[in-house]
Amino acid sequence: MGRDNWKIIRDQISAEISAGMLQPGAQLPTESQLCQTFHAGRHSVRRAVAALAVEGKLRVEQGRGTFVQVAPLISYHIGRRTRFRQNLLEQGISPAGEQLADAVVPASARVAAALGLAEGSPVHRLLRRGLADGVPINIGLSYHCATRFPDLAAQRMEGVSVTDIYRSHGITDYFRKRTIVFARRPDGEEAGLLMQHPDQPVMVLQKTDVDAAGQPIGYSEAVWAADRVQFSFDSQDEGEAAPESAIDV
Amino acid sequence: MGRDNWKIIRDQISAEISAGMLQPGAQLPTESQLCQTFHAGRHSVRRAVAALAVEGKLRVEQGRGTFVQVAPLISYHIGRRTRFRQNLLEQGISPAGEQLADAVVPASARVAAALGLAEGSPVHRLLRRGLADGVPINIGLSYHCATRFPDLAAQRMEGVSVTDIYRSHGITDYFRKRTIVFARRPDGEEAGLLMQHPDQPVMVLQKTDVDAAGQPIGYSEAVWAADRVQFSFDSQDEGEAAPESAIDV
DNA sequence: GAGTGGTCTAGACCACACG
DNA sequence: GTGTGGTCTAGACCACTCA
Repeated sequence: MGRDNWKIIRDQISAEISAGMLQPGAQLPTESQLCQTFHAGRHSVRRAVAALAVEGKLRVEQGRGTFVQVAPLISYHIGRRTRFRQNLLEQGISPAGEQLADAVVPASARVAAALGLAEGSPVHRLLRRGLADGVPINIGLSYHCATRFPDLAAQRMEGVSVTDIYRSHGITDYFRKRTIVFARRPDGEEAGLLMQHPDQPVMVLQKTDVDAAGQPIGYSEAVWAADRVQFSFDSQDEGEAAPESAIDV
Repeated sequence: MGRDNWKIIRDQISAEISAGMLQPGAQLPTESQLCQTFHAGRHSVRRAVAALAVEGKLRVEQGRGTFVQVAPLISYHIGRRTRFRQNLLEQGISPAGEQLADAVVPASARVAAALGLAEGSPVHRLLRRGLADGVPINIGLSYHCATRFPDLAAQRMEGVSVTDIYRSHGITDYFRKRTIVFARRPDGEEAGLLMQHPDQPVMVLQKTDVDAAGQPIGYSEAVWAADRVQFSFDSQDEGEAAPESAIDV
């Protein structure tokens, strides 16, 4: 066929999904069948399918087949009193979390710096996965001083919230100090846990929690499925000046 | 050769870049030569090169060759008094901006809503590109009421800052109201303007500027090269509660 | 074992850059 | 024109899933 044939195939399949001819969860024809349908080589068909898988419209499972992906979009607000559960409940989405792993490890240089501890100090490292309506949306690695919060891992495992654990240690209030955001491609494990295509980007959010005195008490890095969430940040109105450039954001 | 051959080729080239055997800006051997070097088919070589191009380590130019990419990383802080120029200067990076296009257009529903205007009202639409040390880092589309700021496009073209234009219209102070962040894959034009691989993700930042009375005066959407920048957001300390979950961010 | 997707080679032709 | 990367077909074999 002509050139850029795989783009034609991609757009055709994409259009059928948009038009509802291919319902979410439905299985696509096999590659052989698609080759015949589009009078194309397998290479072109596979390229088109791969592109749509990256966009999150298709999900390819080796040995089983290719399926139309269901992709919910969540709006996650970060500002005053940000809470995972509440954020999702407000959108009619059911939140859940599961602890995948926990260990006490010596603090790396970065973690030690974030928590204001000496490098090598024992810290809890918790790996958790967050779900929205049963669909994975983030993977979080969090770090807390193991001396200060000895039972944190066990309590979190039992479903005790971070806020309650803090409170039981005399911390009645705490703040998100700063959030760093960037995007990258996930590694294989991250893509697997998020059940997304390895070529679909993820957003990484790093933050430090501090107590009322400004002392760091927790640090976490979370990886979010970029096609399932968008973040909003409120800026304080008081005393802020705005950017001088229109390309500023 | 064996299976997953293309990953071996990818890792080998990646290692040579990390080890400095392939200097930034250097041209890679041609695909034919790489095929011989690795005793592989062209398909495997192309796949390895494509993967590295997506990671930003290589830059492929049709008809010219494949080159080792130089990728600077910028940290862009968003908070009080965020300014494009100052943000970059503080990191020893030279900022620049260029106006790619400007027009007065009827406000779309979304723009009208953001600016508090009636749909179809005339608004300036400015397309600008921001550069850091001569490397494109963002593309911004900004919208302002054309009735309120009749000469905005011309003034911006001459290098007058947004802050100064606001000031000449009696707006002495203004604020970033909210910033929405998400990541996606760029379209072809965006990838071209950012001089990045189409499979490399971009981050989209949407924001509205409001005056001291809370009235919207400007709206912009900017697309950033995700591998060249990371963002940080400060949360206000006053009266904020922190998330209840460790997977929270 | 049958069917699915995953990877690989071989070879052809096209589009673009540059002298 | 020559050399580069871009796309395509054809065919083979491997890995995974499931009956």
